[in-house]
Amino acid sequence: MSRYALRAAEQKWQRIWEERRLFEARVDKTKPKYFAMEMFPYPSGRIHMGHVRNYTLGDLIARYKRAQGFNVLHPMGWDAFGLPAEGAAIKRGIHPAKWTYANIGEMRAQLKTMGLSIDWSREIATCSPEYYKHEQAMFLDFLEAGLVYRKESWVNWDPVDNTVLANEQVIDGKGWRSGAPVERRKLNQWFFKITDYADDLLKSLEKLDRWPEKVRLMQQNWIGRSEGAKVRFAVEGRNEPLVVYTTRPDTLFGASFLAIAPDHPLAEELSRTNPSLRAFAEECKLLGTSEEALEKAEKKGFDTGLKARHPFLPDVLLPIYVANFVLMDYGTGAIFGCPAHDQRDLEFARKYGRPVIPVVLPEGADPETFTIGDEAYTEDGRIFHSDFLDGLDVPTAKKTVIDRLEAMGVGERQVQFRLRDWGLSRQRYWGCPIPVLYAEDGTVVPVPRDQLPVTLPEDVDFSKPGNPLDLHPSWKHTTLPDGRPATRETDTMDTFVESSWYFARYCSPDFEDGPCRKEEVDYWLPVDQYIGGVEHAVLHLLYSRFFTRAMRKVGYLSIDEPFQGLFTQGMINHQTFQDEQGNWLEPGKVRKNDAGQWVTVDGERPVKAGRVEKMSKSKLNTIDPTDIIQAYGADTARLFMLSDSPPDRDLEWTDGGIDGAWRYLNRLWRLVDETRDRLGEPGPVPDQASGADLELRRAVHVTIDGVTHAIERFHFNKAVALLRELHNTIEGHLKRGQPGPAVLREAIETLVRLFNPMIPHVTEEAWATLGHDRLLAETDWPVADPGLMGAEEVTLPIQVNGKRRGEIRVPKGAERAAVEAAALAEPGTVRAMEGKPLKKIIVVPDKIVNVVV
RNA sequence: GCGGACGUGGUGGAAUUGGUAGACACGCAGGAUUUAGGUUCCUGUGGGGAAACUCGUGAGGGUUCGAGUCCCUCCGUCCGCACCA
Repeated sequence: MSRYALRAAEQKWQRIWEERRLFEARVDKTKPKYFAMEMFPYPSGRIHMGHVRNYTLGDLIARYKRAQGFNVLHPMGWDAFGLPAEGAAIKRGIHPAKWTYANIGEMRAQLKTMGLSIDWSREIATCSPEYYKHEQAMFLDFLEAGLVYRKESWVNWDPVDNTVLANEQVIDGKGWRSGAPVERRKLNQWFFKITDYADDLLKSLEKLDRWPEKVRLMQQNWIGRSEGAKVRFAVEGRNEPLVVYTTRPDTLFGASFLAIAPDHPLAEELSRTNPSLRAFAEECKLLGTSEEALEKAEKKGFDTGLKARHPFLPDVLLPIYVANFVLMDYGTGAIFGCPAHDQRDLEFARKYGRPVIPVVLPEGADPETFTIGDEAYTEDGRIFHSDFLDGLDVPTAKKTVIDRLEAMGVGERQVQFRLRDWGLSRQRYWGCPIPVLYAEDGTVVPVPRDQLPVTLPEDVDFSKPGNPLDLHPSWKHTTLPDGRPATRETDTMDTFVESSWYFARYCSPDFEDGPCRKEEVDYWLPVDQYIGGVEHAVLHLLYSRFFTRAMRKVGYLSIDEPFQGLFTQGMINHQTFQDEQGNWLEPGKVRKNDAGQWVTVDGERPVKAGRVEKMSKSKLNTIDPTDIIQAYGADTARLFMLSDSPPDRDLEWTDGGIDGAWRYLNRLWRLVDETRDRLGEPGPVPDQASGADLELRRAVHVTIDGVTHAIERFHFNKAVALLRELHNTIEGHLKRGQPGPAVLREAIETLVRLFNPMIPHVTEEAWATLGHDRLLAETDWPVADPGLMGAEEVTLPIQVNGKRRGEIRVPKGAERAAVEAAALAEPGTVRAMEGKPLKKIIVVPDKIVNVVV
């Protein structure tokens, strides 16, 4: 008996697959294509368990589809720009490029030990000029197409590091690195005009029926379409009206004040001559934008002294406040307050003594006595106290009032989106340079195409705070095509830009004259199956959808959507441990003692076993995949990833689980090894099987069908369970008798073939052992014989009044009358009926019989 | 606050359209092999009961011959969004 020598075998097969260039893809119009893609990793230096899960899932799909005859594209690359590289430069004095490429080298080697069916010839790194030069060219294309613009906007500014921070880098109002309170500043920033596609991005979500409902919903909320109206209020003593946006024009008769944002142009104008208003506005800016701050913040306002005239009630003058809860970047930055039907307005009105006029009457309430307490009434009802709207329901009133506003010329219907344009400027070094120049008068001049790419200078100093590109002595100084002096844009692009189009670059990774070859993207795109973490549900996936539209507009792509199918995997969790002082402990530093208590390995000190949480370096509850692959091999790690937990749910890493997977691989190998001599030669299975052999054949074909369906539905844990069940069945047959060689061969080979996409190395080894010259990776997926899909006889449970009382065995598809007779004759049925008269008998063919008495 | 998902043995989880709840594993218990541990193999394993039976899918109600699955109410856990007018 030979023991399966796993490490050597894994390396051997990986080498053979690579030598035969098995996974290198090329356009072949005679075959159906399948583009399987996982989210590419950030080259941090080491792969983690999340990667192992992600790429195991993707590889299963890729190998399965290949076996089914698809021309599969399964590429890999590196999301290689980003802040950690600059962090390493600051901390350890390594140049970001050097650090990044070293990490890529290490991680590639680690990934290769997983035995993934990846076309490595298409590998891309987004930090390479070969990649980002096309991004710069596209930026210029978008600029020409009106999809990029520059404007002044508010940003989170870290005054110590002298840089803009993304919202997620602001923690409790302070910079994540410097700890300094973040300021709001106005800066000139570049924007992608994603809002041009707001409606399309929203509507097209419906067509993405192979996306998780959850992700579509998150995008829907993010885009945040609302229907309402713009209303122009005449302001006393001013020519310009104040324009407000509202989704509740039906409550216009309940208006008791107007409010504008602290940074509304009107507020800024008034501030110039009103120091106390200016002080109030400054205070609002300091408030910060964190959720917590907003939650606790009181509704505050400042009376401007201005009055606006109600459009329908010429005698009513509404005071105009500057209020801290009104946002400049949503709608028009101005609202009308209807305290009776909006909670914020109610709180504000109570504080400043504004009237609360209910205009929507709840069903069944008395109009004479209905009043508003501490809670605004935001539900449906009948309009009252509202002149021409009285008696209407809310939707009708909205329509009616907007029609009237439009007729009067003081307002119109307006669709509003929460989605804002995508600000792409980052004051950082390690990103794609934005290819524009500024003349001395500030005019924007695109970098001429023949001067692309604009590359990053290599001699940079990271010791000073701020943007290294801006601080560089010479880089930014250049000349315009006409020779006049100019400066370069020193901001680089948000790293989400690179990941917004890499799926297209995978189709033509070596193409020099553009981001992609049309014929290749037209063949491969869209991606048939995209797999990754749900944390990218909104930003990355929405940006990619925008880029697809933008690239289509400028002529690179013909598709509507980049990702036909999306699957979001769950996280990998692990138990956490802490010592008595509350310090986190690594899993390897604790064990269970004889009494079943957790103690430290050295010293037997007590350990507090904490919650099962996402693996994270801060809690020290990580397991390094390379250690696992070293000890158990890639197949074991892959099998563990696929067993037990459904792939979209969180997976708890346990030693027991990895052991179980390891033991099963050996068991599978033993089955092949111990039976190899009694299988006969490879060849077709004779049709005349009977008795136990026929039963085994049926089990095999039922399994083929079940596993195929389970894989199609991403129920990989179910597929593993079905295969282990088949394994148990085969061993049962071996124990009880001697299956015919051809039948046994069919059973074992099928088991091996169906397992191949999950555990490719051991199955490839088994396949060779079973006498095949052709690689299993090149062998077709088994097809179930419909004639062998079910048993000839079925066991029918007999229920009496819905309770199971016995069972009968009948031929499949037996006649109803015969089944009824057999069921009623069954002793258990007779006993349970206790001689009571039969009222009804329900027979579900081949499923169940229910006797009602 | 708004939106969504999920609650099944000691544990992870199965259960096409409403049709034998607990597949497949982990763990545990007993046994065989082994110097021992581990590995491997066999048997058992939702609760109660000696058994016939009976109870059982977060709680309560409903629809149905039949409900983990459908409907209503409630509780709990997790996730996303949030002064968005």
